[in-house]
Amino acid sequence: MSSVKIAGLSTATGVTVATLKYYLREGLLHAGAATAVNQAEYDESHVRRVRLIRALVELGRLSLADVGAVLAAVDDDRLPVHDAFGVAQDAMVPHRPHDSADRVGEGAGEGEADLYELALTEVDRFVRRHDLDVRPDAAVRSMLADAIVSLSRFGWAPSGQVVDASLFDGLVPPAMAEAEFEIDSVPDPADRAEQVEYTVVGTVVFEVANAAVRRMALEHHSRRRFARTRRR
Amino acid sequence: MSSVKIAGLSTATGVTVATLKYYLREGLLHAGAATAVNQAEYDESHVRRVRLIRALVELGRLSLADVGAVLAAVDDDRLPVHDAFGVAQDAMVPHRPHDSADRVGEGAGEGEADLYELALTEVDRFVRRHDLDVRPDAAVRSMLADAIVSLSRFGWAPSGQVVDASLFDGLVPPAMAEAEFEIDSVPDPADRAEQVEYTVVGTVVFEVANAAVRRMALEHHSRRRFARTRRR
DNA sequence: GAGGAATGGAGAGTGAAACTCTCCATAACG
DNA sequence: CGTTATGGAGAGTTTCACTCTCCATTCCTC
Repeated sequence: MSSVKIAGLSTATGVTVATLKYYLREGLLHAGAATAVNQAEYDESHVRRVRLIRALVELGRLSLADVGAVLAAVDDDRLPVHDAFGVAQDAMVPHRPHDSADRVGEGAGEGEADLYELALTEVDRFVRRHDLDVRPDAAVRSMLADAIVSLSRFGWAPSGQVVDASLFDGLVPPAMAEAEFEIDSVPDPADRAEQVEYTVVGTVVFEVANAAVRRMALEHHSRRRFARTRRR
Repeated sequence: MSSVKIAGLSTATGVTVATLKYYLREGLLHAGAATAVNQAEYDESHVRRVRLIRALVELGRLSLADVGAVLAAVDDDRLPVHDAFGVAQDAMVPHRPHDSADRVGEGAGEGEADLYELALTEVDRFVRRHDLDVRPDAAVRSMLADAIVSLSRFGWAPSGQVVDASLFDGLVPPAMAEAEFEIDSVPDPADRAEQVEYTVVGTVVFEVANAAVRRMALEHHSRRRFARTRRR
């Protein structure tokens, strides 16, 4: 019943008409139901879609190209929910080139092996140790590997070595609990696209929430340790 | 002892000379010790700085402007460690305009109150409930509020309402434990700048690691719930 | 000690990304 | 029946993070 024209869609989503037209052109947003050569009606599905795009862009900081990839997975009806989720997840991992010519020389030293490769095997071991059901080619592995590489470079591990992934062991139980909660929140009788959308939004939003809470805790403990003059 | 010219700094960090010059111009990297009108020597401090910049940019996806703000806090010797950390934290929060003219009309309905404001008070309550020592004006509050707004818009709460922040209660204990660990990892006798650097790097890197582990757990549970054909 | 390579410094140019603007022929609304 | 809105498409804009080009030194090697 709630079908509006583009101006209505604009006010309903807070996105300008010009931008909506742009999304339409880019294929991120499906066309409305045409009622004339220059007239179309947009409905609830368009509002949902625009919100999904904005959540991905603003909260998840995805590029529109990546959003497009996520949406493609959401929209591909041949993909079962879990696989669509996997594809979407991969698209949501920030991609950075891994120049394996990344040999770092401390002082005059040279010839440090490829940190990234080491980190990847470290991730491998981590996944196996926790018996996680994660695809061997899942993009999220490289994400963890990147973190390990950065940490290693900053001296959290003996020079030339890679940080032991067991450093992250403590993250697993809460992550599992939370993931279970999130997945269980997905409405059951909903249609496929809606299920995928839910998990995708959940990934992004809970990630931000999680990060925010972590930072609050960090500030809390930072004060406890560093504040010379305790306030309050 | 290990002082090199710009080419050496380039190979030591994997960043091109052109980019290093650019960072120099932008004031992100302090000048080397001049030995002649067109000659300067770079040392360990420059390598560390470049790595910090790259970690913030690549892993933390900060803009160079934000990196500059973080570095300014790191470098401001008048700021005690904890305050520098606070400033750096604020600079690291992705900033998005909160158009309070964000009234959303479901169908023909109108006049939904400002979700963001509601979310902020929800965050307030959350912080108080957990007795977190977080500045009233800390940018991280808006981060959590944004997540709440997004979640609310996607129907995780009764329409027109805001998600209850108690949804995130479960995140606090693990976050506190992890934050404590992170803060305790900061080298004690180190100089101020190094301490701040450590916490800043830790924030970014552990955030990514955390997100990666969460996503792995999500994939794990997603398969358990949605996979029609279980593999392996 | 001659000549090619590297350096600091600074301005101009580049390419991607995400809009935003301008037209225009039609349609709707009052 | 005139103003306003619409779909469609091309062109223009802004921001960002480099990258390139010069140039007057200085270094480094043969």
